[in-house]
Amino acid sequence: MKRSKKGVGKFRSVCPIASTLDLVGDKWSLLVVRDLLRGRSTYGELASAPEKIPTNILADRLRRLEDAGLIESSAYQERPVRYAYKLSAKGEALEDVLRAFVTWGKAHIPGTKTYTEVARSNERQTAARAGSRKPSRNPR
Amino acid sequence: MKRSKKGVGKFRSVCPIASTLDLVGDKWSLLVVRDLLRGRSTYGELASAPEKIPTNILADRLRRLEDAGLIESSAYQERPVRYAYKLSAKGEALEDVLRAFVTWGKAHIPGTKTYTEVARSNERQTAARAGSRKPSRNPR
DNA sequence: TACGTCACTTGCATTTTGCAAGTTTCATTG
DNA sequence: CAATGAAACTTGCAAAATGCAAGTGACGTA
Repeated sequence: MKRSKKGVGKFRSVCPIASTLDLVGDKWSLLVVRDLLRGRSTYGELASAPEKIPTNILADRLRRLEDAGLIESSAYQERPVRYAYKLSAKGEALEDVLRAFVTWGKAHIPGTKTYTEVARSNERQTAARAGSRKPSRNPR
Repeated sequence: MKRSKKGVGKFRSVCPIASTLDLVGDKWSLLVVRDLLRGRSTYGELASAPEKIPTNILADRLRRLEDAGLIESSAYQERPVRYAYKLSAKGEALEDVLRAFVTWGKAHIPGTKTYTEVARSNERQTAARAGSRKPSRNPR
């Protein structure tokens, strides 16, 4: 599996902001990181996010993020081989950046809701419709 | 001056991260914001950043950021009319996001230096070469 | 043997970037 | 007053990135 070495040392400037953007400054990378932070790990799980990332882009981003050392992949089963992706320490550290995005987005873009809020409101909806039968174990 | 109304309400999802990325999730927007935070304000000043943003992209980003309400432009002189750009409160609030980028970049991308660090080292260089004459008032 | 699934890959069409050169509006210089 | 220069963009076009749909390979299951 040829994982190209290209991209080493091609930052636009020494500015940490510009350089970080060179790694994850596109429309999709940080969303992949977001989902990995939320515990998603397989290709299918990542592909099923509400934003509907095109599968070829997802494959490309996983490759780039791995090349950049932000994520690691490992086979979670043989026969057939299936890979699981997880953040490296470096990648996990992006949580602070994501948190800043959440704060700004919630404060300045009306209608945005965090993952947790959406989950909570779905719960209420479901509870209302179902008349709150079944304590609903193992919610996902 | 036709400032298109397109783009209103076309966010990929209700996620604040995804939505924020829809506004500023590209390679250049946040660098423009960075420079405005640093007090740059004219087209020329913005264009002369070390990353060398193409001028058509700069014009486009200024338009988009203004449409999104992140910056405001005003003529700073007539004859000839010249515009100055500044961040709105909404735009200034992105400082927290930028700070998170700086922290992450400095910690994980070797060789990156903040604006202030670069200035300091230039100062030392200059001081060394000049034998430290002139106390250098008004540092920027 | 015939599906179905997961994890990708491939082939384009469309959109976005990027580079270089051109334009407009003045102010200044000779 | 003609020539030059600068600031702030615009335009044209090539190159790269993105997006969509369909295809592929390796299984497991019916």
